[in-house]
Amino acid sequence: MFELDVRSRVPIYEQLFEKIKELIIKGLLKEHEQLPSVRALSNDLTINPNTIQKAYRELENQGYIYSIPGKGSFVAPLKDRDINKEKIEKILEEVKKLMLEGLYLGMDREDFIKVLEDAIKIKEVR
Amino acid sequence: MFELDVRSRVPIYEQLFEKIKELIIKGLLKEHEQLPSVRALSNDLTINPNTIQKAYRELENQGYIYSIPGKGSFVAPLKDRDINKEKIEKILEEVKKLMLEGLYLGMDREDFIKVLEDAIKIKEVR
DNA sequence: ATAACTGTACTAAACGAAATAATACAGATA
DNA sequence: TATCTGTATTATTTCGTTTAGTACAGTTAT
Repeated sequence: MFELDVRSRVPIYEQLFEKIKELIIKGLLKEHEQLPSVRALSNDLTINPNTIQKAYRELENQGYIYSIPGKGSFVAPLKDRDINKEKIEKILEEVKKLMLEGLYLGMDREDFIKVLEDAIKIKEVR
Repeated sequence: MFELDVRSRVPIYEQLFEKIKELIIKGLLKEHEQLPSVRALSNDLTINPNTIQKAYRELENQGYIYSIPGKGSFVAPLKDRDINKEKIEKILEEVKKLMLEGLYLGMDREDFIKVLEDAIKIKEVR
């Protein structure tokens, strides 16, 4: 279900966090849809349960999923999520930094417009 | 000269690498301009010389600076730099991911257009 | 020439985050 | 009742980061 690089500099739990977050953002995981259990995913990925749980805990902390002991973990509805200015500010800052680097490397306005349209299109679909 | 967070999850040498790269990209450090020496920066930042050197080595590996033993380290001219497709692909991918996340959090097309214009403006100035 | 600067290299040790391993407890479910 | 679920805790291992200490060679100014 997920492709993780255990040799990466990026911690496994963080890779998993990002992958799941991405699926939720892209709408490939619907609201209230159940995620694989900690142990099931641990078996699938051959990764320690604690590591899986750490990713899930982080997803829950940031409002992407909710967990019910005894039942499972589920995708949180959007309205429950912590949408704050700081998060958006961070995204804007990061995008700007990447754009500067891209422009520096020879990319132009149109290149970024294209990606933007692309992202918008992906969002529309879901 | 630089503000680094020694408690950050991001390694110091990487923070330093990013800061200097940013100054070069923004044109605040001109071509062939001399960087602070490894030892001077080590004193300023109260950080081990080896850590500074690691950042400089990485900057040199990626073509942002060049070093002359006995003389110092200098900003590399743009044409000498390693501008490859992979780097641009990575930027595009990362920007797209951030845009998707932003759109998901309620941002819209115009928000990103603004950042783009902003980045272009910064580039023009240099 | 000499002192003080530059980059670079190397080894050893300390530190800390990440990951694993092994249990355990409580709630839900078939 | 057996088996699933999330959650918690402790100990241990592993590995990248950082520090410390030392050294060598080239450059520069006094």
